Amino acid sequence: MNSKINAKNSCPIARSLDFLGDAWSILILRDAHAGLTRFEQFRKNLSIAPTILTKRLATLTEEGILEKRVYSEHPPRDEYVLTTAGRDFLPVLFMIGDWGRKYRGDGKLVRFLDAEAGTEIKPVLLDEVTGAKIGSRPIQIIQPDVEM
Amino acid sequence: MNSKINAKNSCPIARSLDFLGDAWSILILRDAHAGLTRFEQFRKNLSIAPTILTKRLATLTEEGILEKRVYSEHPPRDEYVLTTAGRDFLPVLFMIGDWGRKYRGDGKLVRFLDAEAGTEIKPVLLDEVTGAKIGSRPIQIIQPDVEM
DNA sequence: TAACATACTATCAAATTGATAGTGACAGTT
DNA sequence: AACTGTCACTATCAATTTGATAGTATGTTA
Repeated sequence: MNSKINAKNSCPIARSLDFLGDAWSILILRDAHAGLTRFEQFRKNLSIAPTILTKRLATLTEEGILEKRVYSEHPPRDEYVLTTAGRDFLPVLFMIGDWGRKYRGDGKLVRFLDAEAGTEIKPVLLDEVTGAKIGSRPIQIIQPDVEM
Repeated sequence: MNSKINAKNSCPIARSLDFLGDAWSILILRDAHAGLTRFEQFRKNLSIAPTILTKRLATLTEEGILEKRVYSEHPPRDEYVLTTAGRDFLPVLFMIGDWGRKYRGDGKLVRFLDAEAGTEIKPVLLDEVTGAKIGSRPIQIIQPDVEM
């Protein structure tokens, strides 16, 4: 899909897709949350072509999800760290992972534990207002103007 | 990214990306959750080329997220409805939307209300075990074997 | 001086995308 | 019977994107 095409859409999902609609970007964000920061770390871990990695890192940086930071002046070396927006992407990753565990979960999978409690994390998405699980009650969609 | 390449990855996020790593697929799922079922509905609402729509619907159907159903024998007409796996994708859409609302939320946006309570839905992702918000406590990642 | 490390860029074939036009099966209208 | 319309697509093909491979720039270490 043409990038930046969703930026003015009234749907918040569509707006996120300008960078999200790409598998590499999501995997880069996953790795960034796992602590990777450097070009070579991402490249090796993902087996991604450097041309593609360069482009994805640039987009994620422009979009304010990663931040380029110099970690060595001599030799000149940069790394990529998550911004607040990037860190706030974690719940999306968890939901994607949760879906994958349920419906693509054959074989051995990585597990995510609460480091303090030592228990496996079981994500549940609630509506803070009603306290109900999202999906358990009917939803009403309200358009800002008249168009869908 | 080459499709089906993540199917055997030990990461549940990577596994989901075989169909998720594409903006059109996510928008189709969004529309399916909003009640759209027919080829022409998706095509018009998304302004997507029919060639692409055909391919995306086929993939989502193969992946078990949508189901093709005949809704008219004469004339022969098919529609696409969400499977259980497709319906369970709703929390992912909500998290993506929530992120978009926070970080791409300039201007008028669609709103999602709890139809019974009439209140705007505020999604929160909790760990069911500890009750803590996901992202508020350190996470431990455990690999099934040795590889990352 | 040679090897190594890191973060890339250049090149280019192959695959994918997506715009446009058309098709097949039928229904309804004149 | 002949048109017009609807719907779910397929055919074609130019343009864009992907991604594999090789190379570069800037340094450090042996």
